[in-house]
Amino acid sequence: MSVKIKDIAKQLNLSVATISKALKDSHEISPETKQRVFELAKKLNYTPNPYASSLRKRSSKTIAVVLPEVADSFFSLAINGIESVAHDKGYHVLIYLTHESFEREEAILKEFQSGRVDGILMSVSGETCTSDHVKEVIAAGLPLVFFDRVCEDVETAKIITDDFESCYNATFHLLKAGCKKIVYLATSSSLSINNKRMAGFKQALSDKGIKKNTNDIISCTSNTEGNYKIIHELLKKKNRPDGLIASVEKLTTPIYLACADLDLSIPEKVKVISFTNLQAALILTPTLTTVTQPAFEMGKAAATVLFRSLEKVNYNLKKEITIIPSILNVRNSAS
Amino acid sequence: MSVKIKDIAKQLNLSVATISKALKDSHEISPETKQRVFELAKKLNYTPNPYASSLRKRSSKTIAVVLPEVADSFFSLAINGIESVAHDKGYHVLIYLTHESFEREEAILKEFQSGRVDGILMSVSGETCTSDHVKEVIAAGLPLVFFDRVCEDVETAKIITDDFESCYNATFHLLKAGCKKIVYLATSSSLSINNKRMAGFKQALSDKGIKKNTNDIISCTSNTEGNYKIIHELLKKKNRPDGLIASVEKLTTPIYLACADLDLSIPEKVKVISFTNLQAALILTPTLTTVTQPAFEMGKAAATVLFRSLEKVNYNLKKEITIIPSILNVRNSAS
DNA sequence: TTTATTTACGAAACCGTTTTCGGAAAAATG
DNA sequence: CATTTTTCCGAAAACGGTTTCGTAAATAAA
Repeated sequence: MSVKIKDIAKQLNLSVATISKALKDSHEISPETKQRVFELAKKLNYTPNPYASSLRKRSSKTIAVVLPEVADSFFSLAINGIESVAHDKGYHVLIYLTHESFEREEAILKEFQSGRVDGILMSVSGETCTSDHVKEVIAAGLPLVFFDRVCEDVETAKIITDDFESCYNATFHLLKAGCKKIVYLATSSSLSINNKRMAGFKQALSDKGIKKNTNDIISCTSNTEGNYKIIHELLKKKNRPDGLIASVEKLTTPIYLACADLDLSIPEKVKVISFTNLQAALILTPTLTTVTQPAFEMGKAAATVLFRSLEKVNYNLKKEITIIPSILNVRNSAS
Repeated sequence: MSVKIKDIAKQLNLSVATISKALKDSHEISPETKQRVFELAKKLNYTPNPYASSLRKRSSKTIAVVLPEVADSFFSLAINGIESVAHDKGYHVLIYLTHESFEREEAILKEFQSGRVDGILMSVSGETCTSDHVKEVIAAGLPLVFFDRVCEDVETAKIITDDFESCYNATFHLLKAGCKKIVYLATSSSLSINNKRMAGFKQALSDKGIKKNTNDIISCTSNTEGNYKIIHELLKKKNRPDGLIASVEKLTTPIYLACADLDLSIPEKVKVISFTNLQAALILTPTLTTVTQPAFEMGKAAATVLFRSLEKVNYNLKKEITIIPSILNVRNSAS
């Protein structure tokens, strides 16, 4: 089938050992034979078998990125960032989707004990409450770096954004704009990002001397229609909120739809800020005030940190937290 | 480090051959020893080394998906579809981005000759004009199925949507809505999808008895700001078009922006239809008439066809074209 | 009882590289 | 010239599974 080292060796009357060394420019091989080997290898279109070399070298030159889903502009951009540095480093990237299922996440991580990958980039699922599965894979010797959605009790590198501050700022912005009753639309309560954003939200309220209301935080699901109903119900009430913070991208559409259906103009009746990276924020009516996360940069940073640990021996990956700030893009939906 | 077959063999006083067979439930092994092997394997948390078995079996249980980019809702959804069936089949998926570069695409495909993957799913880059690189990889014995962006002269399975018809319909819809001068905003002229959409556009015009105008097709780039300028220029002219067809998602934002900046109301002054899967189409003002491609389904179908060829021996992948129709969602931007 | 067949397992080759170790020849050193 | 050091290469042992083939014991058939 494909050409192997042995084939080259035979044609040049050399040993496989010599070919192998020559191909990696070893000093043990004379320039002349290297030249001959290079030429024949090129001529025969030789490509080394990655599995043979992975087996022998006990390293696969591939990393895994495990994500909750990819139908979200954040993760799409993050993948771009990851792939760009992986490609530069000559690594391959395997992608795994948990579909927000903890069970699936567990199974995926368990598989990594086999040595299929040299390192892991991960954003946890919305169902993930415990972290034994990731501690286990780290204990097995695999470097793992979290990005965006992290397990806070796992001691490893994390690339996050300033969730607390950005949501604090968003809330503060709404308050300054005159909102009296703001509702934070939450995602999975087990998610670190959600809780930090929620905390920033609460802090901003209390800093402004606004007393907590049990109704000012509402949990949304992963079901688009369900979310629409929840938001519609919320805005239909007599004491409806005059400000909304969508903690995740997919809540934007139901919010705008519900406001249109209820004839509540944005921002006059309801002011809106969304955590989203959608370019379309610019062309919504009104233009959407967003908190945009540095998705590409976070992916890039996560991969960079991971490769640092893969390249250096004994590089410690513990407790290295990188924070890349999000940006509050003030537009018309919250003025 | 990790536990190997040899470890299990030693503990049970059996040979590695026996363990290997037992683990795959071979009939050569008695039920009792199978039981013992299963139990110990589970207890020791044994996970087979994928590289060892790939090397020996000459199959990797992994496929490659090579894409131009992933910052597009179409490809995000397609990845979801692909991953879902790959996961069901127990396959791993490697992702490669060409960033619309032909050179990169060539290098990526060349690498596959090494046997790293068992099959390939691919959507070609915007720069791809020749197809020798894909013919080569197919000749090397790797099944490859195209989805969405195909090389028409390569004889293999293709999953596409009805680009001609959907653009014909879109154009027809604009004409029925009263457009007199429609401009088709094109992408890479080397792309099959672009040319088919363009052909559908032209056909609709000629079917309606409208004579061709050299100015009714305008090429856009991959640069967002550049596209804005092009569209802005176009709409600033005295004889500006009264209908626009955006052949790719990323043109939507610049169109809406340019219309807003020039104070051209949609759909009164300009009617717009975009090829896009963005959910936000529902909340634009006016709501955007779209041609949505069955992205998830196409990814799923592509993967399914590929696995059919991977599982069966001598399965022929030639000239198998699957067409999954797109949907024209009529909304307010083109009424 | 003898012969044929099945059952259950092990020895060893193999997949294609990498890497260690050893050694002959050449070059450098004393 | 004798000795040491380089230079350049090959044999062979890994890496961790899979698979072929052989065989002793158990069972079935004659």
